[in-house]
Amino acid sequence: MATLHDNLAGICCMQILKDLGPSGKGDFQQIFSKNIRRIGTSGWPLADFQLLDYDNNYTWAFEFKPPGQQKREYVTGLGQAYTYLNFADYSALIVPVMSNDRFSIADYLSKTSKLEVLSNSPVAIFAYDESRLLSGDPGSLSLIRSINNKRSEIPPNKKSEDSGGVFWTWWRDTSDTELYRLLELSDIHRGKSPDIYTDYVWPDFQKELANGKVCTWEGEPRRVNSGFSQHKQNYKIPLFRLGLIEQDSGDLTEEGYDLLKIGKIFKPNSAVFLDEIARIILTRGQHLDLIIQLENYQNSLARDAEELQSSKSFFGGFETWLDKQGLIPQRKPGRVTTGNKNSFIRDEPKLWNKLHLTNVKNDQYFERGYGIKFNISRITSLIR
DNA sequence: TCTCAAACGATCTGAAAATC
DNA sequence: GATTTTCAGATCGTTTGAGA
Repeated sequence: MATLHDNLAGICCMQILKDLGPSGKGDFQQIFSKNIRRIGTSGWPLADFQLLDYDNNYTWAFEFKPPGQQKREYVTGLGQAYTYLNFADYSALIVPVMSNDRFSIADYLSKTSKLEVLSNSPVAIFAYDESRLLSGDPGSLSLIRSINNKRSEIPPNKKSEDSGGVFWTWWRDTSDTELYRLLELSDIHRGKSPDIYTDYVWPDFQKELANGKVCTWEGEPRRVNSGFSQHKQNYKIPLFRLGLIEQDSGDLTEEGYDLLKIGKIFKPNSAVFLDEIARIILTRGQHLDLIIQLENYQNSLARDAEELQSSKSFFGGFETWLDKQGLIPQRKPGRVTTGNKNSFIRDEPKLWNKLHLTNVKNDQYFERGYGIKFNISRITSLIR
């Protein structure tokens, strides 16, 4: 059975960041600086992960293909990598050395991309050996086609938010029933205007919020008296980061409609609906990647480590860990971090708790001397 | 001025410690 | 032993910075 740590795309991302980092060998350097970090992805086409070179302001979008597929799957991947050039400055494809019929697919794709008509395209190709990758062999990933020239054109759809944002789906308070209601409203108002979220969905939802008609995770009416414009954003961000609505129009996507359907059939507070939310957050929302990092972090600590003595130092230490590996964006200059949650991680543990992804003792997910105990069997069954 | 993505600031809760 | 106090941890409403 697959384990959490079989997240090969995440492992590749780590290897690339490590190689490009201050202590890396720089085999994957090409035109990039060492000041490079992982950032978030959203919209369509959707890359598996994305890096940002802060010194050059280059974005670099990656398509990862798992092992054991037919040749055509990998050929498709090369096409996907090309489409990423619409929003990212550079892109890359990561494929296994061989397809399932023992054909040297990586070599074939590399040769294809070096054809004269394609030779200047800013697309890199990496090849990996699955078993060596899983065993943590640093030489398991190799760059077989590199980006040698700077691209002069700015991608037509280069997004401003690419200059920041965590790689996992950002989340605030949105509860299961609130998520359902937002999906329902997006369906009701589908296509009514170019931005139905602003024109219909949010105004309706805000009214319900003000009248105490929407509930928190605990089923209590939510009390919001001001700051509606900020809440407008905080409710919207997870919806489009998870690909449930279109960021621009607010219309439901196919995935959003599928989730709504499950909520309609089984009820918004049902286990089935909750499981589906959890699955989407883990996979599309890339919280699985984050949980794996958290596991790596807490496993690296000694039982009596300072970081394991309080939840505050635990999450502070986790942020330092992510930062060291380039897995979180640069902190915004000028912002102080004196709040009681001085970390990029704020509501994520609560969210995992509500989705029953953690094993909770006495209502507490943080366990002194250990960290967070995840419900691994539930997570593996959700991601199938 | 609006949007996105935080950071700030405060309350609530329950268990442990202190006090009676 | 019972009651009160304290405080860490969990929760979430509010405000802010940066960029378009």
